[in-house]
Amino acid sequence: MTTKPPRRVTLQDVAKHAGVSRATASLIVRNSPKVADSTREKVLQSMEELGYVYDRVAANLRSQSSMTIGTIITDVGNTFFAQLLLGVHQELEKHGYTVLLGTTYDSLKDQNRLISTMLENRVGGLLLCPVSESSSETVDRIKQLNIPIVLGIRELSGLACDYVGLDYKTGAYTAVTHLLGKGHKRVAFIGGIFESTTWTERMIGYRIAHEEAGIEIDDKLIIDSEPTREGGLKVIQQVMNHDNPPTAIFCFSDLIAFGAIIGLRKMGYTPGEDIDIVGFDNIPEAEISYPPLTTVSSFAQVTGTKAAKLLHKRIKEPGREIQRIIIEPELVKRESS
Amino acid sequence: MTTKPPRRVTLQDVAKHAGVSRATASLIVRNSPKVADSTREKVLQSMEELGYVYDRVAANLRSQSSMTIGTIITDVGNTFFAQLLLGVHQELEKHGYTVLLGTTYDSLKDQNRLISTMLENRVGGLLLCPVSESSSETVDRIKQLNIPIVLGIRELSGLACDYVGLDYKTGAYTAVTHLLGKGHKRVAFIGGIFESTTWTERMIGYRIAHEEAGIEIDDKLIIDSEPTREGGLKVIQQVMNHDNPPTAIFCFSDLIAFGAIIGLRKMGYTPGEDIDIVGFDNIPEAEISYPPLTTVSSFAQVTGTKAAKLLHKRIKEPGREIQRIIIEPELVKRESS
DNA sequence: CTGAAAGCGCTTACAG
DNA sequence: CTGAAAGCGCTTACAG
Repeated sequence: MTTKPPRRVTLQDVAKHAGVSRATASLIVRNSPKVADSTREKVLQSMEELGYVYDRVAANLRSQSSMTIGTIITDVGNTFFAQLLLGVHQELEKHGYTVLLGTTYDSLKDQNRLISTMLENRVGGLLLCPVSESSSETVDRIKQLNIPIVLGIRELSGLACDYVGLDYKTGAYTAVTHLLGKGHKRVAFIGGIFESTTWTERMIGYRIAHEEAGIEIDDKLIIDSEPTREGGLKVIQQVMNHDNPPTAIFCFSDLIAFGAIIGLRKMGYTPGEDIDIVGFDNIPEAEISYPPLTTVSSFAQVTGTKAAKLLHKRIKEPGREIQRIIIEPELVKRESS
Repeated sequence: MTTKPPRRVTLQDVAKHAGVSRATASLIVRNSPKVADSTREKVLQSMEELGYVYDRVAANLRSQSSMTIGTIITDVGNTFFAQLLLGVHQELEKHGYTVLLGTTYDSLKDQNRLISTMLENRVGGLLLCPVSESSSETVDRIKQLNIPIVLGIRELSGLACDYVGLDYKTGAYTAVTHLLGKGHKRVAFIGGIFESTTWTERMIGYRIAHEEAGIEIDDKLIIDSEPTREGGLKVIQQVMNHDNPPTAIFCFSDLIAFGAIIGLRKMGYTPGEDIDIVGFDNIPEAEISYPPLTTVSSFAQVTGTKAAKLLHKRIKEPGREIQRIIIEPELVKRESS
């Protein structure tokens, strides 16, 4: 049944075949310039003939290095994170890293498990989009082991750590100011999770916009939910059943906005005409939705790219100063408001 | 500057601290039942105290095994693949694998490079969605090294290899029959790349549907393109400028359909009223697009799950028969036709 | 359960 | 450039 698989071809085999020492062969796989071209040719030829495959794992073990990067995000099925991952991936590949992927679905337990797995796999660095309930202990563990880490999207308070994220406050401020500027007096803020900093920050922007416009906030127009389309669908119905319903909606994310749009239609409203809406993220779907969604762009892919660049720098230069990169959001006006 | 990082805590250290042999400690990290509970407790306690992190890489090197799986897809930014990856990822995690991610953007060169990287990283198995120009040699290389592989989405002709894909022919047949059944005589087939089997299969379904309905095909209504929204936008304009334009459009994918919808509006048509449209894939965006897209569901996530299951089986039982899993698509009727 | 030894495939350091 | 040796952190096999 099991014809024993042929033994793996080793660098030793290649060296013998090419008539050189193992040390020389090792120099060649590592692209060292200290080898005569003629020797190099001969050895490469032998590798070809024998079907040699470099064993990066063994090499990393010996040299105590690693070219794999752990990337932990919330959900690949969420376009926002898919775009972010895209940015991370493209940037890291440029530098020859390969990425080990993990998804938490915002569960702390999963996050801890994933971090352990990544560490056990000797990642050379970690890119973490922390779950909402993360405490700084999560990351302390990693820092103690001296492995380079950068945080994305969500910052952990009181933690000296590289970070790439968005200016959520300004994003929310811009969105809400846009709605107030259209004459709305009752602007709801729906979706997202109260406890998370990404929600709190938006809330601050929402508040400042109201203060500047001299409009009172009705706390009943602020309802949180799971950060999904289903969450948006549920919460829009709650808020519209208010005695004195809002005339415009600021949504925590585009996903929430899509749920809200579906909900509004169900209730007989025409989103974008009866009720103005603005989303957050500007995921690709926002452009083709009906009505096309006015939203705050959070540049997911760029965020990913910058986070990857930062991690690369941190790996190359562990002693460098902690850096925080805050991306400025932009309002993209379309037809929903 | 560089305070030398503290030496990694090894199993040896743990054993010494707990007063047991290294062999015993090794049994414990591997969850062997052959250890007395009291000993286990003592050792786990020591690990905790010392901050021990299991080195899976070293373990795999010694035991010649691997718990990482390479997954190579075309594009994470494309929701179809993101959904597929989601399925793969969830299933593999269940069995304790971690996934190494690669994206080809349909470039053969990138695919070859990625495969090399995966092999060098000693993956325990490979899940490959081959680029359109793949030849069977690509995969032969992997099979020779005896590493388990399963193909997804696109099958390579003349290759004995596990495969999970869709019945594209039936999918196209169902879609086109739906349009012909609504009385259309001129149904275009736009987008996708001629050379790829995923296109050819759809073409067969398109043809059979026409034959059964007794309607002649006008070859000028068949135009290919890049499989992107931009591709769809370009090609819809070409086909609508025909002397005798189509009254309905069968699109290679939802992405193409979204491009087509935008293009039709630009030209003054009302998609779903003047011109009927059906897409392919049923990505999440299809539901919220305007008009909501009638499309053929290709169950991306399920495909991913099945492919992952198949790979797991292949790894556990290398001698088992080659298996092909063909998923039956379903027409999802919405408002675009 | 222990203890000592060998080995996975590589890199490193060193004398020539 | 070569050659012989040691070591990365683990598992394996074996005698006790």
